[in-house]
Amino acid sequence: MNDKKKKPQKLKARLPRGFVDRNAADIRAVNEMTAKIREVYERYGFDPVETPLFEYTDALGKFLPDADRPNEGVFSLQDDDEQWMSLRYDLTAPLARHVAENYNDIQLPYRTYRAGYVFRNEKPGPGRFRQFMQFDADTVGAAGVQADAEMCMMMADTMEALGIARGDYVIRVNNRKVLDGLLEAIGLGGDENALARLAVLRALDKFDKFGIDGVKLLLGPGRKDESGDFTKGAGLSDEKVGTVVNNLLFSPNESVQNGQLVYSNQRVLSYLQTNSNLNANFSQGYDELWTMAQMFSACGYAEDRIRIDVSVVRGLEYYTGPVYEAELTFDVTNEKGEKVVFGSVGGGGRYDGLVSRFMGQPVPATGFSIGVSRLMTALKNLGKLGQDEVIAPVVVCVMDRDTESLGRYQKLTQELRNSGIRAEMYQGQKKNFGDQLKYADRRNSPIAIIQGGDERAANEVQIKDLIEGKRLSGEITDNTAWREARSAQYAVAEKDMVEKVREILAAQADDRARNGQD
RNA sequence: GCGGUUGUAGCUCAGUUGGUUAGAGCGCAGGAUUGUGGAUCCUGAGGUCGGUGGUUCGAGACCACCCAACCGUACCA
Repeated sequence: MNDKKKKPQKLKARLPRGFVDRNAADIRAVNEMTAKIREVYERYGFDPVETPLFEYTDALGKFLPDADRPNEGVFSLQDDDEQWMSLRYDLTAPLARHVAENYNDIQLPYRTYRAGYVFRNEKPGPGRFRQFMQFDADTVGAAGVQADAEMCMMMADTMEALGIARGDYVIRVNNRKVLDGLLEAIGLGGDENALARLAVLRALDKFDKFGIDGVKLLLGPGRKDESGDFTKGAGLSDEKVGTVVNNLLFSPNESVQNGQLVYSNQRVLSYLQTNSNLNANFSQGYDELWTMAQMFSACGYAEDRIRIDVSVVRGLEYYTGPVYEAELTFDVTNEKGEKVVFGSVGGGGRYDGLVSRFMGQPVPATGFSIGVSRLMTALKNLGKLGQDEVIAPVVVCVMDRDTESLGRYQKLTQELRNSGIRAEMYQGQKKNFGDQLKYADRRNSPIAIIQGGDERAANEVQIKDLIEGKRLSGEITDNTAWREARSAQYAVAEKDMVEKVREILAAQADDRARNGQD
């Protein structure tokens, strides 16, 4: 008993929660996606910029670490000079800092994009991590809503470039001034009601999750969830709850076209117009939405792509004007076979106050962010990723280990590589030839190259089609027969090796294409 | 943060009212087979039973506290 305890304790291999390792397939999928997104942004005339993972904490915004909980929300640490630094939690705040710091060298309007990991120190959940990738585009120094309209159209184009069919996504657009105006109208204007406004916006944001009844409860007295936990509501009177719900969630948004009820931006806008004399905020928000809608329709972006939708809330603090988000509209089945509504995969809006925090002058800006990691999960389930999987390398087996032979195997490998074929010489410790084939098999290698003494004497190589061989193995149960059959194996002259390998790879590719269609 | 559920081998899980040396399947390693992957057979390695303390002659099991994971909820700039 005591002897056991004296064993050295093994270090437990573990990852901090909320973080994940990414395998080859994930990385290739991300690369594929970011390449497609980048292409769209470039075409719109945006240029890349990169900022570091760390910023001084005060540059990031409201989360100044206090002595008690320095890492609330963000990961923070103190530099040698005791200044607080934090890992960035989005790509917008660092951009604002970058623009302010380089204001004299930057030509406004500054149209820029960047991709990168961001970090949030909060509880992870399914599909939510503490490190994830965003891909942003922003226009800094453009005050007009045409800049916002362009962002919406670029988001739509990006969705389609990623292979999401029209109708499987929608860009929804609202304006914070409309929301603020309405809240002002029910007596929630002014600084003293900031907390109440926040509670209302949060409640509205839960529409997707809890439906209309849940939102009503959250606007009013509060809501009890299935675990018995109680969430305090915004405490609005029934009448005010009705006003909010009717104007934002139940406002008319459909009209008849060719005998069918379809979503209509005009219908939304004309309803808003009836209230547009509510207050200055509201009517300005209405005007901006109207202008944007004109641009969408002028450019041919109809309601199947971009919708004016006053139920969009989006972000809670720094947005000042138009807000927009990209939403997937199809059902996704997750690994557990459950249907999941994916919802928002990206969004943004106008943040006129963010850069000017650093400056003595106003600097308007608008931009959006795509949640790459999240979108990748959805695209995987949609079968839009990993279609053309990378083929594993051809494995050149090592039969003899003398220096001269090793040189020959390496040369065969180089010949394949020089012809553009992925190839590797077996580098493992196993001396058994069988183990080398086992390695190639598990590596999903398509072909093994074999040259022992006999082949070398004849200037030949054996080329084994591992895919075909695997298929044939199903028909053989006797091991001796299986070994002697040397199935799917061809002896060719060394000089013809590359050509024969190409031929087999092409045949395998044809096979995959055929099976893929079934 | 709040509420619930669960912690036994790399993975999935058994383990009786508290009773001897904690098991199985899969996976992994070696061998049958040092020139042929699969199948089959043989052998083996691998455990702080989440942690600490307690009750008991005796705890994987019972009690207390702690930790972690999962689900819901809150927060999410």
